[in-house]
Amino acid sequence: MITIKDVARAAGVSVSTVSHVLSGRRPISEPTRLRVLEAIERLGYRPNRLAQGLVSKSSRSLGLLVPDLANPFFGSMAEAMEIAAHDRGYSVILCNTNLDSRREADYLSMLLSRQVDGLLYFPGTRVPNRALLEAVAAGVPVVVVDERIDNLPGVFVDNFDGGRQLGRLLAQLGHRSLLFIGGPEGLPTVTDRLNGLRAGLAEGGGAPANLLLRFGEYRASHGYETIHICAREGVFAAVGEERPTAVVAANDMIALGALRALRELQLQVPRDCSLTGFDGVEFTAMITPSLTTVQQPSTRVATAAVELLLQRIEAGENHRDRAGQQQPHDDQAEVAPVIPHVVLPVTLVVRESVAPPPPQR
Amino acid sequence: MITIKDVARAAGVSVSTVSHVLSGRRPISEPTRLRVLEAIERLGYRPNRLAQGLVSKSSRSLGLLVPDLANPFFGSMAEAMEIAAHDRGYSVILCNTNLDSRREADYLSMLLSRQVDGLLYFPGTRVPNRALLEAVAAGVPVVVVDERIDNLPGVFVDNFDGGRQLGRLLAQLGHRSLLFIGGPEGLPTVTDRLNGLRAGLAEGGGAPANLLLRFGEYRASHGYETIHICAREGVFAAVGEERPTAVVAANDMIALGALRALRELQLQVPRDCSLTGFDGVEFTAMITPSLTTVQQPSTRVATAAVELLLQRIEAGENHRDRAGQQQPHDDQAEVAPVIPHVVLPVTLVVRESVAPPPPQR
DNA sequence: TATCGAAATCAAAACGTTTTGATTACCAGG
DNA sequence: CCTGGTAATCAAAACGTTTTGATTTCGATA
Repeated sequence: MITIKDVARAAGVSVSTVSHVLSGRRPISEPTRLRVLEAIERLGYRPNRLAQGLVSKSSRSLGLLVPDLANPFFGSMAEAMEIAAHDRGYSVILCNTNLDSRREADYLSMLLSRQVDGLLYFPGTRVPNRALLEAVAAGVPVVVVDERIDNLPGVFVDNFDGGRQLGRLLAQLGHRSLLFIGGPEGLPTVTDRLNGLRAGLAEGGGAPANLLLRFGEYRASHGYETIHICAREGVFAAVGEERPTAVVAANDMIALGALRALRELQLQVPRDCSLTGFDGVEFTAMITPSLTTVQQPSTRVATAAVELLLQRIEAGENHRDRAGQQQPHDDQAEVAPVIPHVVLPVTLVVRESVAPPPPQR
Repeated sequence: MITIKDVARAAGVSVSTVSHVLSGRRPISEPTRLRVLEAIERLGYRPNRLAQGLVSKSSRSLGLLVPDLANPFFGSMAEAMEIAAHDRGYSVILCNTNLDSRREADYLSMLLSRQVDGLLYFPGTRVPNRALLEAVAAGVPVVVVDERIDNLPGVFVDNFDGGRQLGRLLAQLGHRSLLFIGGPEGLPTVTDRLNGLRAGLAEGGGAPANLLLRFGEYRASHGYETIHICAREGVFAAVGEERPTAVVAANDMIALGALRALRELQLQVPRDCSLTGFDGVEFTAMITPSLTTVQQPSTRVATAAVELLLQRIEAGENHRDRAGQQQPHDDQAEVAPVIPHVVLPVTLVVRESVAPPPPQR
């Protein structure tokens, strides 16, 4: 391996001179500079970031904790975040939590060992993980993505509004009886979307709607099985107000599975039953029938999350400089630290999968 | 930050003793060991992997270069690889090449700076990137995934066989005129699948088939646009032998786009036109009609790739130990280094999207 | 009781950087 | 001709580990 020492020797200067050429922190005479640059080029020198990190106390890397990369929603989010981070000179360490909080704890410990400068965290599992809170307490900047967690900074979309737009649409079409297939019960995204849905239904239609609730994982299989289970329970055999005329899935994957199951039950979407998703991943435009869904600006969410995280990281670095001065205690500025929550707007995308309910039999 | 020095002080021993307790490389008396362990626990000590990497000359991390995480095929591959790597104690640095070879070069240089122990590389773009070959030349172990590159170790599936199975199936159903919508022209996966398709068609049917070829990106939009372009060119208006009765897409995303476009043209799949994909990602089972495709054992591919890479990394480490001894030159063992290519089998999954061709008008 | 070896521990060097106080060389001003 | 200041460079310390040769302690053997 070619080190800075080799370059220094080749250029006939000291190690610190080479470093200064590279960083530009001290003036270097032009001839020396050129000699050093030439040596670097000739030897193919590449600074060792481990060593740099050791002295600078920053690895210039971020930990990305994501529950399920096979889900294209997380895939495109991860992609956009990595790109944003790379643009700002940071690398991303990928961690697949798979909804397992033991794994999460494991990864967190590893990431701290690796001196990551910050964490991009997709919950996916219920509420804040213990290990995550410890990391936060230890002073590692964290930005929570996609979910809202009250006392942690986060970037997410207006899930309530998305739900509300869906509710209004369905109510206006005349739907009075719906099946809501949620993700994990209690997750903010799920709850917000559901509450929004309720609000939208109330706004859009006269009579209060009949709303059947199911919860489970954010996966196609959950949508698929839920429909079949409901069918076995006679939900779709009911008549009148009881029978759901629309299925609202808490995300696109669930909707995809539900669509399949509905078809297996000989229920045509949207003729016999409307269907909606949430997230607006690419395939929703491609399937048949194309899916009515709420589109997230995923790239904007991703870049906003990275921006917010880097902002906090840089703020933290300044803060750390002052850390030595034993409590400045500026009485004036004794404000509670404000936890930023960036909320981005969503867009309702109306496609083939919704229609007025079938005439009552 | 708590360092090993703090632990040593707290336990009343030297730094090296703490290190030995942690690594177990030298015997430590039981009472001392316990005292050290207790101090570690009490202080919440966490070894700094940057420092460890600096002395051990290994970061215990792998670079993962992937073209497009929004594609669920790459998403699940990336997920499986990261998990396999994590299980073996390695972290994964995520790099989104986006089919851009300048980006690739950029990432490669960053990864080398970060002292990654090896690279997991999905080409996606044409043939070996210059920067990649330099990295290989510099001695970084690389495993190419998904594509076959002749003189680099790789893990991929039997694309030819997959194509052949599709060809046989379609020929046996009676298809004589097909449209093949490929990925990037010249990519081994594309070529192998196409050649297999030809072989399968020859085996399965009597008369030689009419085969129309199109190439482009591995994306839904490419499938979608190709169908529409073909339609404008009158391809689907033709009669008799000319008109394709089946569309063979080089992967599932292309098939998804093609399906959409066919439907927009009022061509029903499979009644008017059969359709097949390749890869076997989850959604192929869920869409309507469900897609006939060739299933890759993605998890096996992913873990095999990680295994192979780690194997090479460890071999390289042994090799490096001997590197000092100026050319052992053991005449006996003067064999050309064998480039391993792990080829895994695929499975044809026949679903609703294929049927015999419609009766000729 | 002197000697040896093994077990346990320590001290110091090394890994590749950045940072910073010290040194040198040079030139302008008095 | 001395003084002072500045520009350019160097040397050494520091970052947090691991590794290894040296030292100490101790019990067993001669």
